[in-house]
Order: sequence, then C-alpha cells, then structure tokens
Amino acid sequence: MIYTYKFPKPSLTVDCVVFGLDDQDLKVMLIQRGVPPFEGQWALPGGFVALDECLEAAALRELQEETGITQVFLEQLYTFGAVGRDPRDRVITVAYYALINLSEHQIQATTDAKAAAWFSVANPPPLAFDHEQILSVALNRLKGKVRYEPIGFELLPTKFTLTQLQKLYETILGQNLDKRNFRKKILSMDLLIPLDEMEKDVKHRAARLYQFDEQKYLDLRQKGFNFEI
Amino acid sequence: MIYTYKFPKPSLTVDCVVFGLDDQDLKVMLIQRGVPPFEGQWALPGGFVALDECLEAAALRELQEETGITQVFLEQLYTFGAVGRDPRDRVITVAYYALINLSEHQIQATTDAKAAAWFSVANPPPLAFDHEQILSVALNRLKGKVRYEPIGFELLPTKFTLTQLQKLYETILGQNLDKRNFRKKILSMDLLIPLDEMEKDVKHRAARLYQFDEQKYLDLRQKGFNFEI
DNA sequence: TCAAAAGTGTTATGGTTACACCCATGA
DNA sequence: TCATGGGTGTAACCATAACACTTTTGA
Repeated sequence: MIYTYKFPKPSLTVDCVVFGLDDQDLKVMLIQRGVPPFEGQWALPGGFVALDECLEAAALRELQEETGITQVFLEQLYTFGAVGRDPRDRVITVAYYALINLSEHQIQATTDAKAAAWFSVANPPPLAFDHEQILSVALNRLKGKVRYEPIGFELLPTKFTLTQLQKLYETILGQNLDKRNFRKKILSMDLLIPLDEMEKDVKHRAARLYQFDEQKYLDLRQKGFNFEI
Repeated sequence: MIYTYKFPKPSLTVDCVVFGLDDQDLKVMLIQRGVPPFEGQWALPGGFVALDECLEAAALRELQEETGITQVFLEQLYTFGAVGRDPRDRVITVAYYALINLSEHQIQATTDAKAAAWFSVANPPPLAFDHEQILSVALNRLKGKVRYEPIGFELLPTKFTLTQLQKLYETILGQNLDKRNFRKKILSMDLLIPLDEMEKDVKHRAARLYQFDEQKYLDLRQKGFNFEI
C-alpha cells in the first residue's frame, strides 16, 4: 500500500434493534451488558466492526454471537456519532434494525452477554449509551416503512391469518383498522396466497391461513406497483 | 480514561451529495481530486471526521472547505462500508445529501480541491471510489422523499412561481404533471403564501411569486397533517 | 399582432370510509 | 346453547385525473 491515511481514528461499532411481535405487543431484544461501561445495564446487541468485514456482515455476526439469531431481515437504520455518546472513546455506531418472527426463533444469551431478553417497546428499561435514542429512531422507521413496504410479514410466521396481519398493523401503527376494509384492501393487492389450511387448536371457528407471495411482489414492483396500507 | 477500546480501527470519512436545480435539470456538485488516489478524477466533496466533531458538523465543514457552501439543508443518507471501497485502507464513509438553491449560492473550489463544478445528475462523469453508487442512492432518496416532505423548496429561491415549483417536481420525479391539478393540490394545502410581488424581466405575462410557510407546516404536521404530492 | 406563458373549473372515475349481521366451532 | 372470533357487501363521500380556453405582457 503506497498511500495510507494518517489520521486519528474513531472506533466503529454496529448495533442492532431487533423487533419481534407476540400476541400482546411489539418487542425489542436487549442484552444485559457483561462488561463496563454500563455493566449490568440493558443495551442493544452490537459490537466492533472487524477490518475485513462489511458493515452488514458485522451486524449479522454480532447478532449471532450475542443472541444466536440467524437468518433475519436486516436493514441499515442510521449512523450515530455524537461526540460524547461513549464515555471512554470516540465511538461511531452504525445502527441496523432487524425483524424476526418470535414463533420461529429461539434466542439465548451467549458468551458476550449476561442475558438476552425481549422487552415491550412501549416500556423498555433504561438503556446504556444513546440506545434509547437509537430505539426511538428505529421505531419511527418501522412505523413509516411498514406502510409502504411489505416488511411486516417478516414479523409473522410463514403461514398467518388475516386477523394476525391486521393486529400487526394495528400494533405497529398504534391505531385500529376496520376489519372489512382491511381485508378488502390487502386481498385486492393479490399478494396473499390463500392456503387450503386452517388455524389449529383455537376454541372458536378456525381462520384460513395465508402466505405472502414474495415473488409476485417483486414482479409487480418492477412494473411500478406500490404496496401501501 | 479508564476503559479504552483496543481494536484495529477503520478510517472514517463523510461525503456529501449536493443537489442544485437550474432551468434545465437537476445538478450535483463535484470536485476534482487534487491528491491520490484517483487524482484528477471527479468525486463527491468529503473528508475525514475529526475526533472532536460530530458527523453532521464534519459534513458541513468539508462542504465549506471544499466548495465554500454554507447554510444548507443537510441530511444523513447512508453509511457505505464495503471492504474494498478505498484502494488503500479500510474506509467507512457516512454519506449526507444536501439541497441548495443555485441562484443564491456561488461555489468555488478551495484549497483541498482542484476544481468544483456542477454536473447534470442524468449524465455525470466517471467518479472516484464508490461515489457513483452513493450518488445513485442519494438520487433515489431525493425522489422518494420529495413526495412526502416539503424539502423541494430548499432547491428554489425563497420567492418562486408555481411554474418553477411544478418544474421542480417534474424534473425530480421524471414525469409531467397537469398544471391545473398541480396548482389546485399545492394551493389547497395552504402552505404557500401568495406575495404581492410578480416575476420580473420576463418577456411574457409575469407570474405571481409565492413563499413557503415553514411555520405553518410545522404546526400542521404536529396535528397530523401529511404533506404529499 | 404575435409569441409565450399565466391563470382558471367542471366532470367522471376510482378509491376510501363507515357500518352490522350471520356463520362456524369448541366448550 | 353460548361465547368467540371468522367472514362478508353496500352506499356515501372525497380525492384524483382528464381536459382547453382566455388573459396578460413584452417584443
């Protein structure tokens, strides 16, 4: 290498805001820090970026190392670089957000963290660093994006009922939706495949299961279709 | 400092995609690099982040140093960190995009750059590093955002005609709009203040000038109003 | 008087909203 | 048979889209 940069360098980390959805509400995955600073406090999973890995790979790796989660929807959120955000050094963090469906993922705390757990986003514990701010930005992004891109499906099992889907939107958007209008609209997009399969183990009439047609969505989008709830 | 991080650190830069609009089309500001690598090639203005300045401040400073531009709309775009994006070192760059109105800004190349100039975004020269990719992401962001936030006004002088505003949207969105429908819609939002002032020095009927009512927009937005073109 | 752009309303269409009852199932 | 949620249609309303001519001004 002939030309190298001679500049004092800040540290670089990635942090992940992992969202999940259960029957009650929207959750975020937090880990309890095992090392200072903020030892014992809850924080977003994350860590340092290695010199030979790209940012997204670093986010996926940290997620895997700290919580065991793999195979998730992951998207860059924002980069936080205020001067005092880490009490030790200058640290810039590239934040990502991830969506997973709780029913198909088990999480476990691994070596780097004391514990990993889900918290209601409406009522999270105090967080380390500027992680409350990051969580709030992530939540706003999710609220905005869920309306015009079909990312909500990432939070559901592959097979879901229309009521589950409606509840998802109601939870994230924080408003109730009309059942008939919701069904009319979502079905008219023709992006859901109705299955010959019904809900099981419910103590009332079983609902039909549907599946999101990803391929069709990609095709339609190329032709100028815009998803919108 | 008791705890410091002992990790190999990548370098960190900021880059700015500066958009301007003239009678013809949408422009982007580029500088010609005065130092290797890519010496002599066109690139986005940008540079290293100092340890004691936040990211946005670094972007503003670089803009000022390389082009003389101050007082602009500036927003974080995306962070690019592919492993091979700089031929020397591992360099992560936090990209910003800026909107300025050409009629009220003069640009000049300053110390760090050989030259600074405007190029049509439709037809830019080959760019250094991954700056073509950054430009393309910025353009998509602008196209998306201009429709649901009133950022387009940043590209116009304070006082503008409805035709100028319409041309702005036509240029950025790449589609023609109906004059009557456009005026009806934008005026019905009640965010434009009609001035008792007309266009000057035109060789046809002079158009009325308008001004964007920022304060009213902020008030309305707080009440749930959504700007949308 | 000509060229150039400013300015202005109406109608048809399509999407959104509001709204209530019967059905299937398991306990 | 009761409780629970599943599933369905219509009418009113509102926003969008399509469309063409007259007015003003300077050259």
